[in-house]
Amino acid sequence: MSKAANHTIRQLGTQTGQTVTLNAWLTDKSGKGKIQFLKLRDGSGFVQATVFRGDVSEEVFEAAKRLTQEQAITVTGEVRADERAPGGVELSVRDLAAISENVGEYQITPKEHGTDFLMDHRHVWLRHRRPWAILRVRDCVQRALTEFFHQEGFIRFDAPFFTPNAAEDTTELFEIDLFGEDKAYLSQTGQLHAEAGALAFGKVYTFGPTFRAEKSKTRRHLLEFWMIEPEVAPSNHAENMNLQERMVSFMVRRVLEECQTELELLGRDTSKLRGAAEGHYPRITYTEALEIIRRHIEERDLPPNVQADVQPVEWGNDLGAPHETILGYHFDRPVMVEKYPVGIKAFYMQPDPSDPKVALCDDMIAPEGYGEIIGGSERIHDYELLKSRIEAEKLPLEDFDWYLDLRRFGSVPHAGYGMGLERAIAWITGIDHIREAIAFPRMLTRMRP
RNA sequence: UCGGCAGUAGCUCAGUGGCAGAGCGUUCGACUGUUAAUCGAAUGGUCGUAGGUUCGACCCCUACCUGCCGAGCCA
Repeated sequence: MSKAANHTIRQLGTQTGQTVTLNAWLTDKSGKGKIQFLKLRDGSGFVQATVFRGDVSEEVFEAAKRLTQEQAITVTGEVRADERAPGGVELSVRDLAAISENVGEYQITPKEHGTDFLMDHRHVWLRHRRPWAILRVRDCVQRALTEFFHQEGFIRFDAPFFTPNAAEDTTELFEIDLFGEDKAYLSQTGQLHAEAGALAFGKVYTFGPTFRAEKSKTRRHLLEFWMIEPEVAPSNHAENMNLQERMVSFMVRRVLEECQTELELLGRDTSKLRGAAEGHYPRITYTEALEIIRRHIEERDLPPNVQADVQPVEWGNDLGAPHETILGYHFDRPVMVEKYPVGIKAFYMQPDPSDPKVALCDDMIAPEGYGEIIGGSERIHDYELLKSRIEAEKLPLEDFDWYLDLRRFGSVPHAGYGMGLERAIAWITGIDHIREAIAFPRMLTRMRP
């Protein structure tokens, strides 16, 4: 048995000439007579190890030949720079021992597989390069976000997952049976509780899973997804958009700095993220957006994945996915669309005093067809107005009495927004489906593993 | 929920109203620089399910199941 592992693959680039010991798994192997090429991973990275017959004992060479995919091993060797090796460094093995024997045949062979097959084996697919890269970006994004809000003076303020009511519409809530006595729902947003937090702490954000019972089968939807929702009091619509831009550009810059290896492995064209990293996001009104969309349709200047029969949007209707795609391609960085008609937005959004037909709200639409990643607004702070909006939506007043308390006592203009984490990650990593942006996606057609 | 497409070997797929196919994987052997190696050998099947048409169905018809893509809705 080799000595105890004392290194990780990620560090090896700076350790040429040294002899190191790693715990690792075999991802692939190709033998060529008296030389065995072992492809290793240890979670921190990937490296190739070479085993020459003659450099090692006959027992070690035979052990190397017998290794199978995903076997766990301890390996000792010298780190060498070698331009023939993927990654620039490789390990010349001196000693090696298996620390597991595999039972049965590993499913994910080094050949092509469809996504559905891979998702059925997600629990082991996670070990492979692509999920490795995407989920490391996810980690980077999450750290960047919490760091950003800490710097900005926010506290993390976690909202409950069980709620008695809907923030918007009950049809998209998962119902929970409370011992047959009562009903609760899985939260689709932490916003209402975050508002209570903002009036207590000034600047808060919630960050956790949310649940939407939408029967959506698209590349942009999950039943369970993570959302980060800042809420600030006092604040307003303009400050809210400023905060969104600072947050998103900070997040993108951080990923570009920390995750070069991961983005390169994914084949991401990082020049397309440059604008997002810089800031200066265009801000257009809903009405201006309709005009841009109309012009693109008239001139038949449509992105490749938008169908030719797409229709312009009439004022008062919401944008559809193809329209968001058109807008996303029109700009080289995220675009903020503000002041949607009141009628298509949530009851708690503040109408624009200078034009009460529209709300002081905005959606941020990501480039390249990734669609809406943020929705936010200034909230109604006037007690009577909020109460009348709740009544107009026929929502149960008793469920919102606590929420109205926030307007009865010390109410101030305040604002916030929510960003869908997986959509943001899908955009940054350039993957074509949101399901790969979370370790274990939950969708209409997928509850396991 | 609606529309389109698909389901054949472990995987990715081809296939024809008349014997079930390929590549890859896997196993064994050869090979001192492989990157999805190469060469030789071995290994592979409830053709999604049920019914129907037919002398004969993987193929045609009907229903259902499952998945994928898109729409709506949303983050």
